[in-house]
Amino acid sequence: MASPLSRDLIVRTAVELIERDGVNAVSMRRLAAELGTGAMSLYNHLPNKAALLDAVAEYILVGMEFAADPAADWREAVRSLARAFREVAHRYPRSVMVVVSRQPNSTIGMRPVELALATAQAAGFRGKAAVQVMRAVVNYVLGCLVHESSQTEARWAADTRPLVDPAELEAAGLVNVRELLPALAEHDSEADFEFGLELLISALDALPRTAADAAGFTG
Amino acid sequence: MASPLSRDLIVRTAVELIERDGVNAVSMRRLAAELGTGAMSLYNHLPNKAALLDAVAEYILVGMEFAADPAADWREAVRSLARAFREVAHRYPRSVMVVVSRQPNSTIGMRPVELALATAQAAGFRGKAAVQVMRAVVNYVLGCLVHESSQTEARWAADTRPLVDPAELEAAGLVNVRELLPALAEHDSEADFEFGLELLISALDALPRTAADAAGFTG
DNA sequence: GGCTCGTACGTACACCGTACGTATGTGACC
DNA sequence: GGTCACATACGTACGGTGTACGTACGAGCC
Repeated sequence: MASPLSRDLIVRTAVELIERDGVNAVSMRRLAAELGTGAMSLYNHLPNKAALLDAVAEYILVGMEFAADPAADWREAVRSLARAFREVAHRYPRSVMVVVSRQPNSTIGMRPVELALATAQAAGFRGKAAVQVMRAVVNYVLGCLVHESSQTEARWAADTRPLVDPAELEAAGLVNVRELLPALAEHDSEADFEFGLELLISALDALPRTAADAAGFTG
Repeated sequence: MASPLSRDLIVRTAVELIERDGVNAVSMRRLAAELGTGAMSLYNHLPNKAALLDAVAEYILVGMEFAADPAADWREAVRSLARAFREVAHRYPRSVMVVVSRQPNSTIGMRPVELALATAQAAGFRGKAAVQVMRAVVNYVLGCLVHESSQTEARWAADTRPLVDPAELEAAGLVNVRELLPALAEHDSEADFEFGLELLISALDALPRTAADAAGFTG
């Protein structure tokens, strides 16, 4: 064998394969062929396919790059964290659903959680409030990524954009959809993402704290 | 055949099967066996398995029950709408990911969009702003549902709760995770959901309008 | 009767995950 | 050097998958 077939190599190749041909194209045989080996050789490094996908999810999660400055304003930290999630999701667009659809069992996968909690505490939230704040932001970001992923995958499989017929909408009584169809059609995921994020940040800003010791809290 | 095997019956049975044994347990053979027929008979009513899953998604989407009072405060309408999403997700917990992971191609699937847009307009947002507001809330709700679904599925497959070792967290430098472990452990999905929802509503409330004609807008 | 047509059944194929048996190379100890 | 144990790779095989295709049967119509 040219390369000695390690767990890491297998996982990286799996990610490549997912990004190239989609999740459904990943099979042990196909992946092994990609690596120039037999399907069963993979099982020396991974117990089963589920473990492979778990490993893919972990690999991607670990690939997150946080540029958060701990000294910075917590609002900026929230933005930075949320964008880091989104950035990695854009780096591996077709693997997003793999990550999302399996809960992180590994300790290493908790690093984002750690940073998010640290930020929530920096914002002045303690205990259960910190957890709730984190979950609110994370759930929002998660929703955005799933939404974007769904669109991306659609574009990949897109024979044509269906783009419903206005007359049909009228008939179905969907007047608001029809009226706002141009606004619905132009998808600026970036702007949408930032809009909701700022919404949440401003709401958090206005929230009362148990202790007014939020870093950068000025009024 | 006892029952004449219609598309609707097939789809309903598929939903039952997903809820009972999970998405992975759904195969054309298994589903056909459930219906007391052969696998290939299903193809008289559905072109392929993807279409079946699309139909399942649509079936569930259509099953949403909106109790929104158009005359009510728009904030209450947002709550009602968001809860309707969550309620249907709880009614079909194991089918959530099926719905989420395929974009709605059908006109009928746009009914929630229609109501959400109507609510956004009732809140005083027009045009692109209305769409962005809707997307922000929808994405948040979506994230919550995916999160909850992930946990639900985990509980189904749960041999044991892994529940990481505090010492291990310490070693990995995840001090915040360790400190907030009790708060992280007690999952009150309901409370978390409502918390984030109120966060968004309050932020929307504080947002400037292009026209101050929001229904129930008093401040 | 015969014709068409929609529905159901059965077989067949290529592919899937993976259990299991086997080969091959490598380092440890005598 | 001999001969172990062991890790890694390969091959075969089994049961299951989606579905293409051929066949059969019944209802409606001439």
